[in-house]
Amino acid sequence: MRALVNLRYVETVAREGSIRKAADKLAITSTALNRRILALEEELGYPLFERLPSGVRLNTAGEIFVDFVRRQFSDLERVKSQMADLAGMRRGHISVISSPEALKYFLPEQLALYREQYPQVTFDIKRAYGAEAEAALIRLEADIALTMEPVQSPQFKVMASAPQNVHVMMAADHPLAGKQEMRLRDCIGYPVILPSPQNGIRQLIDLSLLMTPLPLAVVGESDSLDFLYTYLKKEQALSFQVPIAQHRDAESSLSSVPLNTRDVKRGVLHVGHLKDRVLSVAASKFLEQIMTSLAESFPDTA
Amino acid sequence: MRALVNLRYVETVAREGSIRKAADKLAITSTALNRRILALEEELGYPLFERLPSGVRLNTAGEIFVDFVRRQFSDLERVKSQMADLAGMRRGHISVISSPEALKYFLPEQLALYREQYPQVTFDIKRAYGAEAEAALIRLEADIALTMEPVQSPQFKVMASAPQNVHVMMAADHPLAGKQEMRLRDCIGYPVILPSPQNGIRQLIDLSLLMTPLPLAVVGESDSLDFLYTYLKKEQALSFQVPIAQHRDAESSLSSVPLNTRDVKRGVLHVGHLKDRVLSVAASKFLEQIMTSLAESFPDTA
DNA sequence: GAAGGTGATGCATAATTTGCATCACATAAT
DNA sequence: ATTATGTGATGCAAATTATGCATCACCTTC
Repeated sequence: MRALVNLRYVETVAREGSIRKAADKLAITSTALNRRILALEEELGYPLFERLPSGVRLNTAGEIFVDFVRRQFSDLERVKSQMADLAGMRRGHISVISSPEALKYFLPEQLALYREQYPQVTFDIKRAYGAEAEAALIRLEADIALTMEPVQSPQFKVMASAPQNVHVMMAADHPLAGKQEMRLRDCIGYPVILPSPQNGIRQLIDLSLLMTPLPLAVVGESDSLDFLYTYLKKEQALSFQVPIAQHRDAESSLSSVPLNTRDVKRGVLHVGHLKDRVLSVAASKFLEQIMTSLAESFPDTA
Repeated sequence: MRALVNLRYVETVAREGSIRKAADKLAITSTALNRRILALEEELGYPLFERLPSGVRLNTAGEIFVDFVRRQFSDLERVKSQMADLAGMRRGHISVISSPEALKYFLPEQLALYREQYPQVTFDIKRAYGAEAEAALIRLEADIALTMEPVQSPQFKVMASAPQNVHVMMAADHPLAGKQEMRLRDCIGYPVILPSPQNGIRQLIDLSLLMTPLPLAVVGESDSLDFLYTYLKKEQALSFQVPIAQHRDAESSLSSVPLNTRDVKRGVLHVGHLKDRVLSVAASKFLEQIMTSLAESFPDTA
């Protein structure tokens, strides 16, 4: 890149330890290179190199400066790759950060659906909870975030919000299976497995228990839906989950019953991106598809 | 910096939205600027701007690129300050964005104090409210932010928080002057001037009035402390302010009485910088001084 | 003390950048 | 409709800047 050629020159000289050697490597004369270095030092107001009889060596200021230069080039690489990604929408890259609930079934399905249409688009799917996911958006580490409840950062632009009733999960042959609705107190007497504390659902349940304490027999907690779902089949235990994290097909050996919303507030799955940020074509098409799918699956989506 | 002049040009064009306007600002001809932009786009392989009849606008690639450029310049400032510091030259530049409360007396005093020690350091002081100030930090338009209450962005790293009781302001010869403490209802019957709605203090008062409505005789609102203070001397009116925005010297013709905190919650002045961002030497020294001064003036500071 | 390395510099030349004039186009006012 | 005014793009000559050669001054090694 021409605009940064001087910086590249400095970096090369620092690496080679000699202006003449660096000039060879850069295919210019040592004169030209020398003068560029001198001009840069002049401009900065500080020398960057110590002149030794055997060549040059960075001084402390130079160390700082070259460190800066290297970071810039690394950043530039990232930027160029981002621009390449969005040059053609059929060859883009989408980075999503999502809470675990949407990761299990929803996002894989959405991905597969999207890639039917745009097989050249690559994905990067990260997992994170609420504020963490928003922070990743702000750090530009993700294009799109799916997160359960509260939206904390004004930088997070919510494009769709799908309310999610909290369900009690259980094996299909559990005594409670098949009920139309449950109260939280109906869970008393059965072993209960909770999601991890960072989890949005867990926070809703904690909030509920804080208001009206109940003697739930909590036997453990887990962050893994896979573990949870398998465990429920082994022991006649209960857990909690939102619809988006549940199997669609009816022949599942798990059953779920919605909790009365007076007991546990509804969670909300928010989908959005960083405010003031124009998404790549690929990402914005994907976001559009997600919004459509959410609206179809969850009519309450706003 | 000459080596990065092209980047500066791009940034200016992006900000001005027009090549010709940017050229004016940069004191070069539009021809030259236009060609540099074209050359840069050619080199990158992607256009950065959309050409509109009314000027130019960044496209997606351009957004990414300009974001990169701004980061570059912010980093460069830090690097230059570090180099100046180790050269023993106390040079540097500090950019502060602050809510109006701290702008009137606190920051000018702090600046003067700082420049006694480091007269070579230059300043740039901007004014903005809460979320706006945080946004400026994130856009790298400021190093340090002082803002009244709520910290919204997880990107804003709070380094010190000084609680600020809301005071009622009045002329020194006002009947209420000299009281030890007031209730909000004591203001009934006097003309009241409120700060503007974006103002943190105003929001505390609005919150309070929302809970327990009072028939305050609001005759106007103003965003200007200068106007407010002068007006209070002309008419026997009341206004509200926090201590940091008040005169230190006793001979002021204005008086202030703290409100009972049961009526109006204490505001908090937060001082901090962008998370994950290394401050320049000059800025970090200034921040340190501010933190010390706050702790001295307001013992509750955390 | 000579040989081979280093960076710095004067000067003429080469390469690049700039500014003027002008074009093509779109919008807004008449 | 028509004009006036704004925009960015471009050909060409002038101005500016960077380059390369030759050479210097210096240091280390042989």
